[in-house]
Amino acid sequence: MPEGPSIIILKEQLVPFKNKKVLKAYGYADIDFNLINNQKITDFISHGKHTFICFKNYFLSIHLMMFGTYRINTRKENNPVLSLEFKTGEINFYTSQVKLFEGKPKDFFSWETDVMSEEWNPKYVENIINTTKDTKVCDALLNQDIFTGVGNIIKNEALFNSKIHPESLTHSLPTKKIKVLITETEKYSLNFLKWKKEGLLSQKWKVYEKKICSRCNISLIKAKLGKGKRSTYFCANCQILYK
DNA sequence: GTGAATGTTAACAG
DNA sequence: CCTGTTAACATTCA
Repeated sequence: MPEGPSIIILKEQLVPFKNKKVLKAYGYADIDFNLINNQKITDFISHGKHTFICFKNYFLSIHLMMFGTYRINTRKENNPVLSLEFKTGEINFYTSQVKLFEGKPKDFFSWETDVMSEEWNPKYVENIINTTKDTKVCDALLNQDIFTGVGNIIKNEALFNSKIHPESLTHSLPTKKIKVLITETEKYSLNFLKWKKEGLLSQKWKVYEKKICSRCNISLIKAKLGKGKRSTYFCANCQILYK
């Protein structure tokens, strides 16, 4: 269940554990739990689809991948990949990718490409897109080095709202259209967060998992497009192909 | 039972 | 060596 905005919600739920000491850390993650035990959490930081749990000298990176889940102060039947027990409660992650880094997140990552970050820099992203070649827009959107945190739902909805065909080539898009794409991606990501919190996310979809175009009333196309062959929904009539 | 799903990367083939 | 494709990981639901 990940995509940048969902990870923001996760981070907000973790906040009560900030400055709390981990009494016991365990799970099937391939990390040295001794480095975490009895350490105080200094911060929780989101970076696209990653959540960083920070300690003084180390930080954990959690990625929910496609099927990851978590529970706060409750448990699931399955074995957790990472469980952190505190005096005041517990955090449990399941089927996620967990890594341990030495140092600070800032030493490894930057936030200019992260739509959900305060450091989000649309101009910077525009410059990156201008350097791409032989790249389909649907792939550019899922490229975490260009749009950190954007996933398949945001991709489909942002393309529909931008009226751009997913197989358009980035270097064929007029500058104006690139700006529209970036703005619409930002706008939809913020709405994703808002609607998910309100429980309205799936009702608000205009193309994702839809059959009919809400603008033209014709049938939408569903195809596995791009490098990752991800499900892509689009209207062949109102989403223009730039090639 | 089958296939697909908000994801990514290692391994493999050519 | 580079590039594109496939497999792998692991879960839940229709």
